[in-house]
Parts: sequence; C-alpha cells; structure tokens
Amino acid sequence: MRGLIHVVDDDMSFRTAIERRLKLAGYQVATYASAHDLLDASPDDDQPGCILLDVRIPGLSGPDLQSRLIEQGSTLPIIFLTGHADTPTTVRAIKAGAEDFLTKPVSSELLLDAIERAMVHQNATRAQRGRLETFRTHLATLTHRERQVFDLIVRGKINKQIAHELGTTERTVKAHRHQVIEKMQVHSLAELVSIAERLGMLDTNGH
Amino acid sequence: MRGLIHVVDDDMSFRTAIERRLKLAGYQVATYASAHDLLDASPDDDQPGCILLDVRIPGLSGPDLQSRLIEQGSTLPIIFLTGHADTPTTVRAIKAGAEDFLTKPVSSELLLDAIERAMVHQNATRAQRGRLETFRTHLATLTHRERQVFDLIVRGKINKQIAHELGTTERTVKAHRHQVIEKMQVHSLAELVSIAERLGMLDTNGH
DNA sequence: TTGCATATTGTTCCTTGGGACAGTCACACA
DNA sequence: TGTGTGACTGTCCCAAGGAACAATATGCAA
Repeated sequence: MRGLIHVVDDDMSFRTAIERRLKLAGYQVATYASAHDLLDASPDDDQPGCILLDVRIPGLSGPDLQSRLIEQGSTLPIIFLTGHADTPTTVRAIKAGAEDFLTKPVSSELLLDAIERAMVHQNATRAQRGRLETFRTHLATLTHRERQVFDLIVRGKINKQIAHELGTTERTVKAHRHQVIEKMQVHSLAELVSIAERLGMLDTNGH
Repeated sequence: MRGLIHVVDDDMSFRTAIERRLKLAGYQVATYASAHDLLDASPDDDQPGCILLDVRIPGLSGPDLQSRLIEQGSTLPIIFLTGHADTPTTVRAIKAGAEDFLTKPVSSELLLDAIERAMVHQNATRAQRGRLETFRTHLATLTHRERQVFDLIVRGKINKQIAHELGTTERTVKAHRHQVIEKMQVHSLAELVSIAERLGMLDTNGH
C-alpha cells in the first residue's frame, strides 16, 4: 500500500482506465464522478495520497474544488489532469498550490512521477503541520489572561512591564507565566518565541 | 516614475511596440535582445520594477535566465510573455516563482494588471528582505565564538549549559552573550530567537 | 450548595541574567 | 616591539525568573 489516489473525473471510462493503471503501480484508488462526490467523502488529510483532478467537470469545476479544499484546510496534494489546458487556468492552479498540471493523454511515467513527487511533498509537510497543530492545540488551552501574558512574553516584555500593561502585579504575571510554559509544554523562553514565530503571531516588524 | 520594466525579447519590433505601450502607462523601460544582455546589465534589485521575459530567445532561454537570476539572489518579479506557451513550461516557470505567465498577443489591460501585481508583490517583500539583510549583516560581525554562543542561546540553552558545551566558564559565556546582543542590536532574548527563526537557523524539530 | 476553574496576591528562597570594573594570554599586523 | 583584537576569567552587585507554600474572591456547573 503506497497511498490512496482520489480520482475526480466525469468520464467513467477514463476513471476506469486510470484506476487500472494506478492500481498496477501499487496505489489504492478512489474514484469520484464529481467534485461534490469527493467533498461528501471528505478524504482523510493525513493519510498518504493525493487528488487527481480534471478541470472541466459538471457542477463544481476542478479549480473550484481546489478552492473549497483549501478553505477547508485540506492539504492533500492536487494534481490537475485535463484535456483542455489553457495558460490562465494553469497559472492560477499552480499559484493556488497545485502540485502539478498535466494534460491528457498522459504517459504513465509522467503521471507516476508527478504522484511520487506529490507524495514526497505531502510527507515533508505532514510532520511540520503536525507540530504546528500541536502548538495550536496547546495554545487553545490557555485562558484569556494566560493568552494575554503569552503574547507579551513572546514579544520580549519582562514581567514588570507585563504587569503594568495588564494592570496587575508582577507576582500574578509570574503565576500566569508559569501556567503558560506548563500548558505549552516548553522548557525555555526561546522555545516559546520560536513557536509564536512559526504560528505567525509575531509582527514582521515587531521590535 | 512608477517603476522600471526590463523587457527581454529577441524580436526588435516587439520590443519597440511594448516599450511604447509601457511608457504610455507611465513606466520606465529598458530593453534587451537577449538574456545575456540583461545579465550583463545586472539590473538593480531594490528599485521598483520587474522583468518581462520571452520564453524562446536565442542563447539562454527565458526559464534559463530565470534560474540564473534566482541563483544570483535576484528578487525582481518575472512575468513571462510568450507566443508559445506549453503546459510543462508554464508549470515550471510558476513553480520557480514567476509572477505570471502571459501569452502573446496580450491586451494592455492584462499586461498592466500583471505588472501592477508584480510591483505590489515586490513591494511587500522588499521591506521584509531588507530586515533579513540587516540581521545577516549583524550576524556576520559576530566572531566565531560569539556565533557559537548565539546558536546555543537561541536554542534555549542557559549560560551554564553553554559554558559546559563550549568547555569554558559561565562568566565567559556572559561576556560573549553581551557581545551578541550588542552586535545584533536587540533588546531581549525574544528578539534574538525571533530573528534566528526568520533566518531559518532553528531546526524545525529543535526542542 | 458544593466543587472546580480562573484570577488574583503575598512571602521567602534560589537560580539565572546582566552590568561594572579589572585583568591575563595569544596572535596578527605595522 | 608596540598595538589591537579576540578569547578568557574573576569579583561584586542588582534585576529578573521561577519554585514552594499559602490564601482570597468570583462565577459556573453538578
């Protein structure tokens, strides 16, 4: 089992043919006749796999589906595979983060190469995403006050300043600060800042 | 003066025509008959502007020139403008960071829109790049020892640990640490970590 | 009403960070 | 040989972070 390929195409004979080729290469395959069919199935984001997507399909178009998936936070790589490639559509798709854009008919070599790249890429980002997810989860457990303290800590404020800004005492800030490093499960201020930076919580100007 | 557009195309009549159109729109224009001509001129990276680039040109091709410029650290936005757009070339160009990929003939509206987007994008990244450049400059003034201390500081190590790892005393580390915050011109550990993170100096795993 | 979470604050003690002041040693360069 | 720089180290002292032990007040849910 090397991964699950989601094939979205309205042409049933094409779906059947591509499914056969992909299964021969060792992949699992799920086929969908429309974008909505895939949305309804809401494929697992974290499992190895990718989406093979036609551009022109009845109902929601390929790029439309791409937009939806992005909105939903999906990170399944998308490979477009279409018989009608025009430059603006290609550009938009790639800019929106599509893994590749291929034209029918496609050689097995090209297709499998693209899929392999997609898998590698997905793999590389999965771990990273997992860590960020963990951070966000921990962050969500902070109370409002703790979160305020967190924000000021990672901006380099010292307890005295934080206490002043929040209209409380240094002692109280210490208590919250303790809770923050506890809940975020870090061992140093440096880790906390690093996390905040990765989550885009620090202004690019900042200092 | 809204910006300087570098037009690279082997077709002189095209260069002349596009130059006229761009100047009408208020842009400055520099034209080049080949990729090497542009490389020789080595256009200013920080000035507002972008590159209008044909794909098929004698000698170094458009995508080849793009690669070269990327290697050289150029950040001038590149807009491809070609009469022969094929999907693989389009995909590669956009993936490599091209701002847009247009086909000849191009309407003034499309072209000027693309240029405007390129300028906005360049503007947004220029400030960010400037800051990073400043950081790198400061970083370069650190001595070897200071740099070692820097690396350990931003990983959350405390002076005692740093001293142990470097086989020196806590007092010495303090001295280097002082130099580091001095030379990097920051006011807190948080800032230091933030900078290190932005410069990609912290492992994505790290902790 | 009772129990829990949250926010708050205090005292004491220890560790860590950081400034001030001072000094040694090695090495490269004029 | 004198000068400068970088690395190294020491003492004294103060500021800041953090743990331990303790306590009060509020509001919400079982």
